[in-house]
Amino acid sequence: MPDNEPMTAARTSSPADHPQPGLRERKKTKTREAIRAATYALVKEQGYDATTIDQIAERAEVSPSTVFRYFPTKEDIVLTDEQDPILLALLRSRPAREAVADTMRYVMREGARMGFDEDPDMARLRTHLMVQVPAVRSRMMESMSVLGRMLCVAIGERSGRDPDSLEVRVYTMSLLGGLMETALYWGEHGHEDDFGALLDRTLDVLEHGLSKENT
Amino acid sequence: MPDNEPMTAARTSSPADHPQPGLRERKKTKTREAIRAATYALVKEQGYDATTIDQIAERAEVSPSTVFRYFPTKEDIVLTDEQDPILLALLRSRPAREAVADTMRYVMREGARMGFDEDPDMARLRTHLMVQVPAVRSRMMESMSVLGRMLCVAIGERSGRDPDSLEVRVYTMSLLGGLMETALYWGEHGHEDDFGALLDRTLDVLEHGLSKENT
DNA sequence: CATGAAATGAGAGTAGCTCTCAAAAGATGG
DNA sequence: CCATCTTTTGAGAGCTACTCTCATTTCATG
Repeated sequence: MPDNEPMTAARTSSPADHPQPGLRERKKTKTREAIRAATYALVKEQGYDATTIDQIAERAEVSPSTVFRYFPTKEDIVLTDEQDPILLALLRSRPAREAVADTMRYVMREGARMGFDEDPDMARLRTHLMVQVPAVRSRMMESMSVLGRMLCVAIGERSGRDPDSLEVRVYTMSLLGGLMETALYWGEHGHEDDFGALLDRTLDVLEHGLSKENT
Repeated sequence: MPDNEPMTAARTSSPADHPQPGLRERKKTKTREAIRAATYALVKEQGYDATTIDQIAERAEVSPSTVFRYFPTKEDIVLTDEQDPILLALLRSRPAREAVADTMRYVMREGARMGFDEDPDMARLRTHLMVQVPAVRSRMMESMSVLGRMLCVAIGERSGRDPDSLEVRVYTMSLLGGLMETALYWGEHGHEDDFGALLDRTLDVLEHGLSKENT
């Protein structure tokens, strides 16, 4: 088993956050990224459906079992990228008395921008797959509703309502439903629009309904 | 290559609606219902995941192949029930100059009432499975977004906008997202609330945001 | 009743995903 | 450096949803 990556012996006295990962942790990270990279490449070459777990395992130089140890489903390899905590952090970074709608506008725009800046190719691939592959879209919606549950808590706090009330839940999920559709729209139109601008139009519709300017 | 709906030469001089079905058609309907009934019973006995296609086939007295000929996926056995055309018909039954929000309120309430009256047990089982089984929920969301595409056309007509515009699509999907959440809420709370009342509260939130009354 | 068309059953095959178990590799203490 | 304990891995068997093919049965029709 050749170790091709130079071992960065980060042995500088580490600040509490990174308690000196240890070889095991570092290898896990590498494996995870190898699987993702392999999937990314194969999907670009052959398409999503034509890419099997066995192929991914082979290219990532791990066993198929290992792939499933790192990702619960095939869709997750493409989608997972702990964005939920980031969004929550953004949300909590806003003053509590700000109007909920304004907060969401900021959070969504900023979250999207961060996600895109970090890896534009990946962001495009994801929305592309969301458009093309039903299974990926479904998985995305599922993880969206998980995010929704967390948003409910935050929004409940801010609006002084029960996070489990129908009102908060409906508000949250309709928001996320609209955002989902925005992402799909962006993907369907070849990522030509400025996503931030789309988000603004989306939030206008969510706030004011279909009243003002039109198509 | 037998595709979706086999065109059976309904050649009896027939009044367009019920052309005297013919034995073949009657058998097909019976098989379809047998499969659904078997699934319904088995799921109630054992739960959704524990119920396999083979069991369903056995109880319905057909071969497993036949089950897949009638339903594309296991989830569809539980979910499918051409409600889309009904909703569309309801929608078109409303005067074109009615406010979109009012139209939707009527359509959704009436659609839900019809679906529930027709088979209350089935309606409850469905929402219950939506809550419990991720795969069913996913499938439901998919069919919801198909409905969304159709609603976009209708809403586009009514609001004088391009049905493919971001605005119409976002409006439609956020509406459906809210409705979806309402159904989940209803199911999670043991179907104790009056669904129509929940729908009203949902549409209030969708129209006015989180502003007025609270939990 | 003979002929054509459609529905069915049987069976093989694929792929995602789970589970188990033994081998390999990192961590740890002497 | 070695022994031991723990975590990670690989190999492989197994399950199930789902697809495809082909021969057989069943209905429709002249």
